[in-house]
Amino acid sequence: MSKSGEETRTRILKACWTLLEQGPDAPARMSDIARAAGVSRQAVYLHFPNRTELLIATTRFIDEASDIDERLATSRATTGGPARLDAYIEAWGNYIPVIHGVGSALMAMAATDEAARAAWADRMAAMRHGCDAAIQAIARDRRLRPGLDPVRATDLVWTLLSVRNWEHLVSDCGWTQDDYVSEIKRLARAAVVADTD
Amino acid sequence: MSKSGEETRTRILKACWTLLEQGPDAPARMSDIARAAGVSRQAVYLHFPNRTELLIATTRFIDEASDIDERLATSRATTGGPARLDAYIEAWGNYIPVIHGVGSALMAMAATDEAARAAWADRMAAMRHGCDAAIQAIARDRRLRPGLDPVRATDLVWTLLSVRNWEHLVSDCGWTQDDYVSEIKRLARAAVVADTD
DNA sequence: ATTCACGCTTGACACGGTGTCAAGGTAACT
DNA sequence: AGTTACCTTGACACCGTGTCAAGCGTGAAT
Repeated sequence: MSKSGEETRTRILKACWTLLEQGPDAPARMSDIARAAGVSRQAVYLHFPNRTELLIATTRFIDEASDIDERLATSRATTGGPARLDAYIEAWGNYIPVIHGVGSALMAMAATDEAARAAWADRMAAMRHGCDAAIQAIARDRRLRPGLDPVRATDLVWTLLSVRNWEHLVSDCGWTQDDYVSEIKRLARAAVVADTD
Repeated sequence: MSKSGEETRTRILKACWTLLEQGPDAPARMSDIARAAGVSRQAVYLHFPNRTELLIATTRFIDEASDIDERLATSRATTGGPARLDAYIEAWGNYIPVIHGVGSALMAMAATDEAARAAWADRMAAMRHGCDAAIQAIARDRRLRPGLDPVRATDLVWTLLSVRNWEHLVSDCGWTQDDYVSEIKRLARAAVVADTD
């Protein structure tokens, strides 16, 4: 792909990103995305085989543009189980608003499209690994709530940190991002960390 | 509507219900529903103006068939804030699997269809009232976690009890229904009830 | 200067799913 | 026999996705 080809590709990705960030009010059909990128509808299909792959490519584009790895590195570096859980919630919880637009679109496609389902499941599995690492750290510190299976603890934190819950609290209930993060931290601690604080 | 007309209508509603209960594998297009009901596709449109209205009617049909009011009456009758919260979680949490099929379909439509969005929002608002009543009862007992705004407490319980969370824990994580109910009870208590147990 | 390849545009089309329309059939009631 | 209510059949429009073929402009190689 030549320089101009690469340029067009990123213009499409940016257009897709900004369009999906507008929320569900702004339609993001292939023609809308093409128009927003200042390109013909067919040009989009020259770069991406279908809508699902465009959305998946957009998530990768956002990942790179937002330095998700760096964000998560902080939480990995944190020592001490409960503190590490906090750090992970902060890192992921503050990333949700960034990928929320594409995430919603991808989840909507997942209902009918196998590739979209797989792509989103993959991302969520990666997120789950982060939860699991935090739970392991807590277990090593012997701070896991007595009688709580580590797998189940991971399930719980994973669920609390879901994009849907963020949507529910921030979009539907009108919470601020900061309120969301701090309340989820508290809730996650209450869910999996032993009482003796 | 004559007797035979009413019969056909309920046959369509039952077909829609059972088809949606199969999950996302079984497609539930208008033609599928018609076939399952042993009726022509157009007959469906003679009873329901569009797919959204059919889904909404199906939720009402399920409500009546499942005596949701009776289920919730038990929780309303329970005295003592925390116990009432438990009872509500049990009532609603055990109702989720029943309406889950239609609920999913309706949520999927909500992405594009205003009427579907409104209908689902309405149901969720009703569910929220139940959460709020439990929180009020807890507040009356002076068992609300110190410093916790009652509205925010309702937001939290409402979020915990979302259909999406049920899906996540039961379908994705493989929890049993009983595990789901008891763990959510514990989590809700940890979220909003004062520690002094 | 001509040729060639590349990236893009234009305009057409197929397909699947929703919703609409018109005409006709059938059983029951009168 | 005639009317009415309910249903069927088959056609069609619309919208969004994805495909196809032909053509255009530009820059680089020869």
